[in-house]
Amino acid sequence: MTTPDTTRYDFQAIEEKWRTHWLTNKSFKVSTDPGRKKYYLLEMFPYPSGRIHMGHVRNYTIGDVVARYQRMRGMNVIHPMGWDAFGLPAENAAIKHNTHPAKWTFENIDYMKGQLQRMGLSYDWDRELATCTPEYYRWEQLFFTKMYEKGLVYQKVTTVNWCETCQTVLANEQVIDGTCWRCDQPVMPREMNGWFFKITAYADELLADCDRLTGWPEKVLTMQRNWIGKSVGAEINFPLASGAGALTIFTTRPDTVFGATFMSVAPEHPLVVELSRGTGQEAAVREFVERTRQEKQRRKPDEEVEKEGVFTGGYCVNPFTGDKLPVYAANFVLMEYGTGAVMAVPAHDQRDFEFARKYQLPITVVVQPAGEPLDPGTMAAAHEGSGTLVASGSFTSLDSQAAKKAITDHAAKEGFGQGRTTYRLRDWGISRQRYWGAPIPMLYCEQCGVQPVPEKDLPVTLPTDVQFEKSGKSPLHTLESFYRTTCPKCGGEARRETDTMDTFVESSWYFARYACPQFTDGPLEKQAVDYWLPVDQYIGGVEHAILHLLYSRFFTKVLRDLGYLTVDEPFTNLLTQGMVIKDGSKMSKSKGNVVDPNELIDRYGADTVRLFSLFAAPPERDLDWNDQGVEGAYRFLNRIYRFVNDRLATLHAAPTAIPTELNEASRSLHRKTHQTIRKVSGDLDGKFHFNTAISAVMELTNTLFTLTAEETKEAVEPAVARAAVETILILLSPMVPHLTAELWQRIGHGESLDGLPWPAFDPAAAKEEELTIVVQICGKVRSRLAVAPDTDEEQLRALALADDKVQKFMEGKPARKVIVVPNKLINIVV
RNA sequence: GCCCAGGUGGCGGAACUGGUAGACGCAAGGGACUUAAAAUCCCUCGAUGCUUCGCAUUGUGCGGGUUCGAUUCCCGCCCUGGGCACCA
Repeated sequence: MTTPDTTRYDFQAIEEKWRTHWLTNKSFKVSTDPGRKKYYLLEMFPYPSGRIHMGHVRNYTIGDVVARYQRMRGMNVIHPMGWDAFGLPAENAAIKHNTHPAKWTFENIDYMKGQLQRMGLSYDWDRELATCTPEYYRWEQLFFTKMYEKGLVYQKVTTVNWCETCQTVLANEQVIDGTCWRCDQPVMPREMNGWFFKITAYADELLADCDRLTGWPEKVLTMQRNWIGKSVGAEINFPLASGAGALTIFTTRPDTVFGATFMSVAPEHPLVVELSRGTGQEAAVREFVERTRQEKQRRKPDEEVEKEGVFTGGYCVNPFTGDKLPVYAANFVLMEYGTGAVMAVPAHDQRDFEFARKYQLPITVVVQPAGEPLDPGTMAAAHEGSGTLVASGSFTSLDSQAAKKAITDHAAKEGFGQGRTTYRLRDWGISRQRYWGAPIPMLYCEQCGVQPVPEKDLPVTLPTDVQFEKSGKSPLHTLESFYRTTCPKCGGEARRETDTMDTFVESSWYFARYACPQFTDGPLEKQAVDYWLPVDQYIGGVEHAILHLLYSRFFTKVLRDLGYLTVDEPFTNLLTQGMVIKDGSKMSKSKGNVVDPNELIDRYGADTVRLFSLFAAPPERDLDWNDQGVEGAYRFLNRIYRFVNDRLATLHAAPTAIPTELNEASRSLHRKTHQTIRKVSGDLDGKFHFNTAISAVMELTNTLFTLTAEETKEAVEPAVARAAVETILILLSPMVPHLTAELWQRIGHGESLDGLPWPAFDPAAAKEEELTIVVQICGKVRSRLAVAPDTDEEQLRALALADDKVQKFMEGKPARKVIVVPNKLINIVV
């Protein structure tokens, strides 16, 4: 594997030389420079799990090409890298191997940093940060207390998602199909006290600004819009038939209120028990509530459940009609959404329709679509569309759109309702019952209640002298030296919060800290963040479509409102790259199809690995890893190496100026050179078509080989050959940085390839001398003509009609119509 | 069920705003070099047919349509991947 092979280039020596060169010269260090145009390129930072995997290789290679390309385009490129260093795996590893999470984490960072450097990635390492250091999380704690002051952080006891395996709570976004995003184990509901970020306060803005994110994939925006789930409607109070109080419902269809024939409430609804009292339904209701609660726990994530309910024994009154409506507890009504109660309009809601049929409840049509009148007795399904109102009192004959507003206004005027918008989005629960995270900077005083830790006392440092339990229970909960403290207000005894923050909090603002990672006077240095933000291009996996990307958008808006940032959105353009798969499925240890980047780099070098991961598939698609394909990429680089290295003297001696008079072979190569610059520039400029860009360079290389082969009759002008070689090196340099830098130097350049500007192409040189025009007869290709570019239509028509093959296929029939597309084709219809 | 992507040779993938389908690479086959192998270089490579050095027919998931011309646009369907799924 590592045996010296004289027929292959020595990538090991070359890559080490340039890696060292870039690191010792800090070639990619940047600073704030208002005189220059900035470009912020960011890839999602990794969790230091131990080693780099192929997904990282792909992600960071793509990013590096863009960074290097933009640098060559003259931009002041910030390209930082750091570590998402808090998280459960560190804690679990620590428990298992009897070490400390910090030790484990920093060792992993060390190793992985070495791996990234081996790949030749052009980071400004001076901006490196690790989120588990107090220098980082102290600012996060400051944000927390500032948000608390603004009412954007609050505490509540609620039903949360508990992961038994991870021994902690998860936010809604972190529950995927009913299972934990991290360990795939089922999540259980549990009543708990916890801290919440009021992301719902930004729901409207987060939704509205989706329209401004034109540089994001539509797919991701759709997912975010769905997740936020805005519904505009009304809240209406239905007074209880007996006793005081009312049942408040939320509906998006106030226009159907006259068609309500019963009410449905969630089994957990606080009024359920009260309604049944003294009606003889108590036992039935109790039994139903208990049974649905248990079923809910047992239920599989995507299981379809039959609609079921029980009459509570109570009634309420429709404020519009005065009708007495029975109240049912129903298993499909969610306590967490809206008000936990709905008015049931079976004629116009499919769920209510099914429920009504099952329990023989009346169906009243109040929205009539154009055409056949609806018959409640024979309807097969609810009519959920719009129409004209019928049997709706004074609102009859309005169309449903107008009726929505009229009915809502009426309810508001009469004082039993109002317009309301609800969201599917829930507040972000950030309390984690584990150790390896940023401590929540709050404390509890018997006298003064809940208190934020004052700014002067920050950071609340995570203690390191801790013992871990096998159970995974956080040692902080029982560490007296940590939780015992004094109240900043009264000086009395107080207890610290022992939960830590969700690690998604750290990744919600790291991109801003990169602008000023060493700044100590505050979290963000105004001048630096104002210059560098927003991120111009963000690159990462689509699995964060909601999670990290939504949280980051929220945090950006919060930090803006706290006065730290001036931007509304963190990431202007987003590229979501596909997975790296092997043999048709995701790489996994159990499948035994894992490819280790280290082995690949040992065997072929970083340049080859980079080249193949760019060449094998377009970035947003899944990449099927193929060992033979890697060989192909390696062969290509060897071909270039050999060509240049075998002709060093000639290339060295070649003049740089292209002579004005060139023979055919030289013109041909010169033309191909400029066509390639045109093609590659087009493919890289905001498009990320790395695979076709590489193809184009391969074509140029093939042309160069063919035209300079010994047996050719015409010698290529040395200046032209040299220009072709240099073009190949320059165009390839963002993708294959080590080898191109080396060869550039060997052909006699003093200055480094890194600082070189991207080449411009000469349109005149790129222009073809001769074009092939296809001649079709009735749409079928029958002949080809070689003509000069821009030959006019008349001439093309004449040439085509005079062509031997064309004459043959026309069989003497007259041309009915001749379509001429200049520089492309001629189609003759007979 | 609903909403997005996507379906092109043996494989990964090209094809600009409708204009030569299959660039580039991989695999395969044949040849050159070599004592031999590796490496390298050259040639062939969608399918079918024929009177086989060339030509014809056919071909981009399936069925229609628009057009002089459709992988590309429109309608209907099938399959694969992803997301959402009682959200009132």
